[in-house]
Amino acid sequence: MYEPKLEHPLRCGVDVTMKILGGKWKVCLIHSIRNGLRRPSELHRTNAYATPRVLNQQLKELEDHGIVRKVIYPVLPPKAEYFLTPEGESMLPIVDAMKAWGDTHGEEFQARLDVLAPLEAGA
Amino acid sequence: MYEPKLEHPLRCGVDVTMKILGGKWKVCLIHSIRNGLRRPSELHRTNAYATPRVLNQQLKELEDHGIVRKVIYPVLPPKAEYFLTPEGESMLPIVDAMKAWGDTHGEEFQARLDVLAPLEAGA
DNA sequence: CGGTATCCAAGCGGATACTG
DNA sequence: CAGTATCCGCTTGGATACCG
Repeated sequence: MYEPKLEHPLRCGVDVTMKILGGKWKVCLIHSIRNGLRRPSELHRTNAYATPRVLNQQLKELEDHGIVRKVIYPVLPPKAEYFLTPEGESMLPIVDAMKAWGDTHGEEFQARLDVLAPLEAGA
Repeated sequence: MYEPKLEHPLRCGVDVTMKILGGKWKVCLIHSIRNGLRRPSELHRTNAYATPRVLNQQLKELEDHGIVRKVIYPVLPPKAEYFLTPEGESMLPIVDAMKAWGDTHGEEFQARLDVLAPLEAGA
């Protein structure tokens, strides 16, 4: 049995938020849902770089964490939709701030990465 | 050579931000530095659940990404300090929003986790 | 005090194939 | 269309010991 020396309780508020948003696609998913993309196929189309399985996984976690609500319609062909819960909507300021920052600083950051990458490769 | 089928370009601004803040301790570190804790030993003391090595790692990445600046003083015993760059300071609204959200919703979220955990264990 | 090297466990996320 | 099962690699980050 593995017993970590360093437990990591959710003490600082930051940890709580990161625990929820930490997945690779979670902020993207919240952002997509907020923009009216509710069905799994739509979410997959806008996040085409992730496999359906992974998106489904992360949506499940968001659901478990109370951030999104899933509605399954018992029809054929199957249909499902995701909605933000009030909790989820209360996270939108964070998501918006993250998107705004990235949109503003993205190119500059990319340039910095381009400088860094060769250094690692050449080392 | 590993060649992923799904590349993950930094297209949506959100990805850029998560690339920078995605590490387990990065937001905590930025927050700590902003509160005037600059020396490695101080940062380690406030983030006692992480090993010095890991903190150092993440600080290095933050430095490479242009978020913090490191000043090494050539004295004995060794001394170093971290400061936020202007880029780093421009992220503070995000960090603050994350902290505020976690502080507000932390208990409720913890309660939700406590309900979830037994379900997994019992299954 | 600050930093590094080595080793390694675990979790996350991706590939693929399949069912209702 | 939506979801699940299985498999597996990579990355992350934690343990420990050691050097300047």
